Amino acid sequence: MLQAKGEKTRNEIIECAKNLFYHKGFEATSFSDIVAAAQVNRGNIYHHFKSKDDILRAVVDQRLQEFAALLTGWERRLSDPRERLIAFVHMVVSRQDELARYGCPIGSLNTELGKDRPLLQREARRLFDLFRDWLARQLALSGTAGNSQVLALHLLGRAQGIALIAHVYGDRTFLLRETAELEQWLRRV
Amino acid sequence: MLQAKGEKTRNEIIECAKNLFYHKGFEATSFSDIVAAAQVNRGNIYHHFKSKDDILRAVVDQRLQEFAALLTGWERRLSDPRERLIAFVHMVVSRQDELARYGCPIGSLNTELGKDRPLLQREARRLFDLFRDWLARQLALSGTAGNSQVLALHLLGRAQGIALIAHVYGDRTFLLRETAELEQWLRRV
DNA sequence: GTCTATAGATTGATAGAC
DNA sequence: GTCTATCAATCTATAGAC
Repeated sequence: MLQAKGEKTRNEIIECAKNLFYHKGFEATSFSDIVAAAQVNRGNIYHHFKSKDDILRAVVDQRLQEFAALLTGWERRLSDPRERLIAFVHMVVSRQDELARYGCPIGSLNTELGKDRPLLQREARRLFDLFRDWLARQLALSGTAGNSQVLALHLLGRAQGIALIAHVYGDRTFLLRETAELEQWLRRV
Repeated sequence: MLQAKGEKTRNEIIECAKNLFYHKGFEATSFSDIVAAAQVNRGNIYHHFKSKDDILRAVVDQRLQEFAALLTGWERRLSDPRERLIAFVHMVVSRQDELARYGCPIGSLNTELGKDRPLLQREARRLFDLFRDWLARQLALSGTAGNSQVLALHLLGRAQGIALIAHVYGDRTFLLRETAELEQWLRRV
């Protein structure tokens, strides 16, 4: 509970920025948006972060922690690595509403930053690395035939394609059909 | 050749804006960027377009024309609808460099606009409609087993997932491997 | 650590002479 | 249709009192 008050403000900023970056995009989100949502004073934000880029780095770290906790939870609850892989696909289903509305928070962020913010994208890419490495590990444990790194990237790409189309067309039916197919593929592979 | 001079300036603006929106994103591109690239005077741009949104609509129309011409060319050169579908996959291969650098121009644009510019995204989505409907038609002509609209969306999603991962990791090897796999799938389906 | 006030640059957009 | 000049608003970021 060290720096309890300061941490609280800082976490408020991170949480609000995380949602704004996701719902509006990084460029489209202004400091005014963030301070309004987090209800902190305008200049005060620079006590906690030295720039907008710095806020994004904190948001990425926050998401990394959240997703790492999610993966750890699946490993603890599910002993069969193949069931863990299917849990990954079920995550897409359980988040269908936000995916159809705003796209994938990881994919859309990397798509935006990948265009002309290479240093920030390097940070955001760690979110993909997290899933890629975890999926590859579960695939290896499942005793799948092919190269597990290759299969992991294939799986990530399939999930991203599903989220993107579901977002473009606001189509949850498509998402449900494609994830069901992907689950069948995972049981066969 | 009516309005030859004015058309030239207008087309210059559209062409430069098209590349900037693709390479930097719509929000990240400013009027200064566009007038600098197109070498037109600052205020002059408003003689041709009434707003930045208006420029984007013109860019989308331009891309629609380009892609429609591409599809028509494939139909003319290839009589077998299955070969036309494979030409679609080969387009991804032939554009691997720009896809790895900037992502898919259609997918990344829709991803950005889909977040909080619903009216503009409706315009940009027509680019997806163009490919979806054309792919569905070719799939129907190929006598594929399943619903051709469903298969067309599946194919679009696969292509988008491939482009996205290739962009995030700047990985052309991944793109080549996945498109080869997609081509095999098209020959079987 | 919180707040007010504001700097300095850039944004999208306009007016009006030529 | 082209050009200069500039608007008002907004942007990220800073200074300094409390």
